Amino acid sequence: MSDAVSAMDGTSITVAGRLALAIHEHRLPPGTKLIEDEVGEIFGVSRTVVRSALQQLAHDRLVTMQKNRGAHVAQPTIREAREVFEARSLLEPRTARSAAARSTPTDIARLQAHIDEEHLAIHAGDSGRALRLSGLFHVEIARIADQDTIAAFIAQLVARSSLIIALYWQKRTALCESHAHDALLRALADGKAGLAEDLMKGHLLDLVSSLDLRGAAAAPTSLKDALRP
Amino acid sequence: MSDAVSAMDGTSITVAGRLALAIHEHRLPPGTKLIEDEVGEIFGVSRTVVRSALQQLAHDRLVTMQKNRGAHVAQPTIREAREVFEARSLLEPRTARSAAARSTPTDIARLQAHIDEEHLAIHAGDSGRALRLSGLFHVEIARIADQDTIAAFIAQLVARSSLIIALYWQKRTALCESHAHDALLRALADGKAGLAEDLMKGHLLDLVSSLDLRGAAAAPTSLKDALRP
DNA sequence: GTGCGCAAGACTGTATACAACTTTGTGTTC
DNA sequence: GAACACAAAGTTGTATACAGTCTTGCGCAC
Repeated sequence: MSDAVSAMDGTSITVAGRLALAIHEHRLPPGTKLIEDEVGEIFGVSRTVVRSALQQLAHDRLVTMQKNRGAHVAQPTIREAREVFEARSLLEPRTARSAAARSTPTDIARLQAHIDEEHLAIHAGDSGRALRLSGLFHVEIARIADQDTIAAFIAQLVARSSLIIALYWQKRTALCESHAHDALLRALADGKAGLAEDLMKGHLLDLVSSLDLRGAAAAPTSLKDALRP
Repeated sequence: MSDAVSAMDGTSITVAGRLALAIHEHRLPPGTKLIEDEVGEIFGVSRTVVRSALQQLAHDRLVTMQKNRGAHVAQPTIREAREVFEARSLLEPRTARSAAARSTPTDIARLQAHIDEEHLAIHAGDSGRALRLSGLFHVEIARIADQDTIAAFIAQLVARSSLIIALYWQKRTALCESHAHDALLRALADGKAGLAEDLMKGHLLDLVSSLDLRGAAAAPTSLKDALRP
């Protein structure tokens, strides 16, 4: 346990981290207005710090800021959703391949522990935590590939994916996709680079196809489009 | 001409843009200390705005900020340099492929105009501007591919590449690589997706091999490593 | 009753003020 | 003369204050 975020002083990184965590775990739904005074009071810091945190999140596209109109938890459009997964499909499969070629027993053990935690969270019914761990798994793979720059991109894309899932997930595919993670771990452990790449590619395709990205959807249509028919 | 950045009021986006431009054009060398009061006075804004701008740039890795020790123009390490070009090699070739498949005559005309400007800047001896335009070319291709998310990543990577070039470029390859851009444009215009992908891959490889990324280099070694032998 | 205009409230954008930290220069002691 | 301690200058971290903008609710005219 113990997120790197939890035990620090009131700096903006921490506030940003706490907010990001809440967004990632679907405790702050897309569209929620984030009032600076309010957030500041919750965390016991001034608006200065909150503002800095919100700007960081806006830079990661987890929050949108409009001049004089405040900050809201982002509502990725369908187009943006497609773009996010397009970017992931360019970055992650080949990164998984590199990871398979470089992974050490220590890496594999840590990944295994990570997967165990995922299962635990799922069985405990903590779907928010499960979702977040499931995303972190992808970042971990980039770390194993020893590519911090790519890992940072993937971390951002994973966070945005969490918002996309909140908006466009269709429940029918309730079976959590942790099987895919198990298979990936095995491919990494065995050093099967090509297989790891293919598995990751397939995993991402599965993810996209579990979303409803046909235009008619219900969620982010900002009031103007929502009230037509 | 007329950068989108130039004519605006004193918001932090503008300050960040102006600073980024200066970094991109090698007018602010890596390692330069950016004192908040000083920058604020130059742009006629308060430290609040400057701070916000610096944080944005830090998020893009153009600037490093250490607690209580201020902001400096970043000095990418050799490792980071490799990572940046690794990320580019994952994103750009396949994005060039998409662009070739989608490009319209309007796109091609705009790209051609862009390249003409590049040549102009080179012949005018304005190497800073030439460098920046040359980077923007890569972003434009992602825009033609209609992938704003990927374009944003590439924009960041291109900006960081500018710092990397400032640190590790070996002058001997003085011939500016605008031939590569010409060839790419032709591939896009002809809709030759596979060729565009290959050309981009080769172009990036050429770029990397024009750098001196052997560990012994002179530049970013922060004093501690610099004073060993 | 409907529509317009205006005023109050709420929130954001920016500047300024103060506290805390880091660095640098000076003086004292051994 | 060298090393340490301390003081002063400079810079950042955070809070607060004020100005500007958007929203909303009320009242007045038609």
